[in-house]
Amino acid sequence: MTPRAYHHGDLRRAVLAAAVEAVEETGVAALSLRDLARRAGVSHAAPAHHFGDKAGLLTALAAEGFNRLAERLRSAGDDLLAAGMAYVDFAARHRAHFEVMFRPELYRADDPEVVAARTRAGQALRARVDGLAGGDPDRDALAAWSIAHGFASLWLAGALPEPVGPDPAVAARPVLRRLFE
Amino acid sequence: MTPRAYHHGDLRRAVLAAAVEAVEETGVAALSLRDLARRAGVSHAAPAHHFGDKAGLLTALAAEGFNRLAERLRSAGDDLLAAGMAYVDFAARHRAHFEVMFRPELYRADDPEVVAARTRAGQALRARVDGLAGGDPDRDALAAWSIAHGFASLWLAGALPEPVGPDPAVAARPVLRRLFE
DNA sequence: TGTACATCAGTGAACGCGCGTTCACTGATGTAC
DNA sequence: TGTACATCAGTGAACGCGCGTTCACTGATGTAC
Repeated sequence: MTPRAYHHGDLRRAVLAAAVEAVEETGVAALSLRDLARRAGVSHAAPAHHFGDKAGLLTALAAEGFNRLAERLRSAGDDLLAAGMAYVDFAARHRAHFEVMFRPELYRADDPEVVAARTRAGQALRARVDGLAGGDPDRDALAAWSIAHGFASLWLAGALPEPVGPDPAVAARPVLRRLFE
Repeated sequence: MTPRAYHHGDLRRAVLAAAVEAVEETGVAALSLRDLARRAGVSHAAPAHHFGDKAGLLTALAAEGFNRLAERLRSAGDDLLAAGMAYVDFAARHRAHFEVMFRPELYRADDPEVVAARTRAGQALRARVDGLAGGDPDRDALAAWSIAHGFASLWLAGALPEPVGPDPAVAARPVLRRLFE
């Protein structure tokens, strides 16, 4: 192995990646900056030096999460059902991001980058609902968001009955259809 | 104030009440047995003496939560819409229980009392779905659970747009109706 | 191309703190006689 | 009704640990000349 450079070069990315790993292993409750430093192979004070404090780190993680979610929803096409499945798939594939994103008491939810990213994700959802015939778009968007979010949350919590299968997006399909048609 | 009795008399209840208070104030992540002891006015070692450890305490809290939820769903009557609103109302009124119930990694989810209580809540939901005409009861129950759970989670996370108003159960009504009819 | 210097990302030793756990103990309660 | 005793819920002092934070520092990098 090459010796560690004094200047890491991409400490930000390394710490964020370590945070994802740590949250997926032990949950956000057990997260400590010293542990992230150990995982990233830097001094214990480095994460705080870069992000300020734990909330600063989680703010960056939340913003990254909302941006990725917006991207996923956009690339799922115009179909609302596909967007719902993409939402569930995102939650399963990015458990750490998803968990942090919806615990705003852990980070600075009014951070401009977070607000912008969250707005982007909201618009992506909204664009798919506005195409539907009739109904109240506000109500429909909220219903679509709720059922996808609820299914994803229950799946992540291990609360669903066994027979739903290994792929939550596939399992979500008939459930989401119950709402979307 | 009367001096503290050496034998508390109802340490279990006092610690559980302190836990609800602490979780509502600072979240389950910041929960410590020493803090609960302080709130309950007992020695710092008393909670561990009674519950074994933090997971033991949260197991009791989760069981209590599922039992209360089952009770609420049952007393909401046969109407599925009313049950959905009762679910959202329960989450808002018992934030601490709700938060713990759906984080099974924090407690012993296979504890017999928890399993029994969770089953009771599941049956209460299921009984209201079976009355519906047509459809797949498994799918319908999952859809109903998902939309109510999702709405409640988003509301608790402060993720919903402002205009939904102060009472989440009332705000949930038109959203739930989107699914239920 | 070479030198001097400012900047600042990251270091590492030291600190005080709250935590969970241990363990010998105290004293309230219930039961046997 | 009174006494002796076993039980065990709860105590409190002590421990070691990992944490976040501080702060004087080191050395890589970029820029000016």
